[in-house]
Amino acid sequence: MSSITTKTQILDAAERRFAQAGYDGTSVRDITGDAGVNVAAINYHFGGKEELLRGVTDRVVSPLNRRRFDLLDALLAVTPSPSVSQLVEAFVRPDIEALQRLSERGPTVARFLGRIYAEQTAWIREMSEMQFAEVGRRFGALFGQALPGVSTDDLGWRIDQMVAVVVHTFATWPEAGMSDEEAERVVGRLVAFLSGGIEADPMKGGDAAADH
Amino acid sequence: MSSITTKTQILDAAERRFAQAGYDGTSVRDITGDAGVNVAAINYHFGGKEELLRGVTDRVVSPLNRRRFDLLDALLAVTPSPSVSQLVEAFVRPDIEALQRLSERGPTVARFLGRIYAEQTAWIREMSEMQFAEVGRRFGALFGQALPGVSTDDLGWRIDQMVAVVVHTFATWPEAGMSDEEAERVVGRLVAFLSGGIEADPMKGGDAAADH
DNA sequence: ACGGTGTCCAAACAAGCGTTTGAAAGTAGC
DNA sequence: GCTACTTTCAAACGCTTGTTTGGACACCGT
Repeated sequence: MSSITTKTQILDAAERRFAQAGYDGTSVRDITGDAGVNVAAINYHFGGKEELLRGVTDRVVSPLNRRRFDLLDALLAVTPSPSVSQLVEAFVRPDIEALQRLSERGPTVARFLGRIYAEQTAWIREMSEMQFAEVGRRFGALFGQALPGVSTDDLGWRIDQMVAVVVHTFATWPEAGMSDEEAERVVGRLVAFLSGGIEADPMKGGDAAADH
Repeated sequence: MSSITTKTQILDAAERRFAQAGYDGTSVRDITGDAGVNVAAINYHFGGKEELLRGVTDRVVSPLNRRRFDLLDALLAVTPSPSVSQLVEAFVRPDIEALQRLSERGPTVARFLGRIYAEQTAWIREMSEMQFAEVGRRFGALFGQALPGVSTDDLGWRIDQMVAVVVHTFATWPEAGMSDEEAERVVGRLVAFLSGGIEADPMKGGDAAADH
């Protein structure tokens, strides 16, 4: 068997298993068993289980981020000062679209992403934060521009919650693929909910807290 | 050593370890080592690692839920039809208050809750969903009453996101305890963001999605 | 003083983990 | 057809996991 197909077979099996059971919940023997290769193959081709996770993550996240930046650039070319809901949509849509385009692999990828970003182990967190750093920076700046009334602190916190909601959406993605209409409804729901939360009046919560 | 102190010492150590490293990331030897007891003590007193997690969860969640219902009843006695932000606050505040009242144990409890509710393992999910079922039902009904313009489907989805945000808040709770003012600011932030999201116009996202 | 009961503990258990080994099989280039 | 290199494989390695074992110790009611 040529090395290249062995490698991608391992990546495929690992992606599926990690999506289903997480990193700790998946053994290298689970993966090599599914892939139909020898246990040693993971260490030979990737160097270890940890590097395998990095490999799977890269393969999943890189095209997503590339697409996200493309859509953001396209949006900025049309409107130099996008609205909050436009920004939220530019943030959310690439992922949903990519998941749809992947058709039957989509649910797996979604759950994998949900797993990875929800992971708490130190080195995994560092990895996903590194993957997200540039995206966060660019969107943060644009949100700040669209919402001069919200402090930088509050805004950073809200963007953090936005990511958490998207991650949660991925983690609970239905196993069966969804139609384009369903996917569109998910985008709509996310945009409505997140826009409402992000551009909310910070004083509203402050008041509610004060009259306690 | 009397059985009761051994048991609570195990519970304390387990709570701390589970909060730091999660269920899978913690070994029974980590726990018994911290607690200064024999490895077999966990199986003797609880029956196993799994039952120990149930024990810790019960000890943490039960008083929280009791308090939540109390506050909700008190609110309903004053206003039979509470506003969205009042409901959100009644949902969020008991947790934050409890964490404050626990002082130095608070951060541990917060992270523990964040861990448990973010856990994906089947039986752990079932456990936490069971703990949350009644709370979700009561608040769901009241939110529906406050928001006749939002469909039951959309509303259920939004409440699900609210829980995700609160869980994320717990999971990223600072290690050091916070002052009452800081805690109050967290409540304010959560209420503002979540109220904005929950009472947002569902059409807003629908439009943004449509004109793509 | 005695059996009975609850608790504790060192040791061992079987099973699973990620990784390493050394040789066999396959694949190129010459 | 030989050499050099890559890839595959069964087997074993060392280690950690959760759990069990059987005896020791302490305390209690009689």
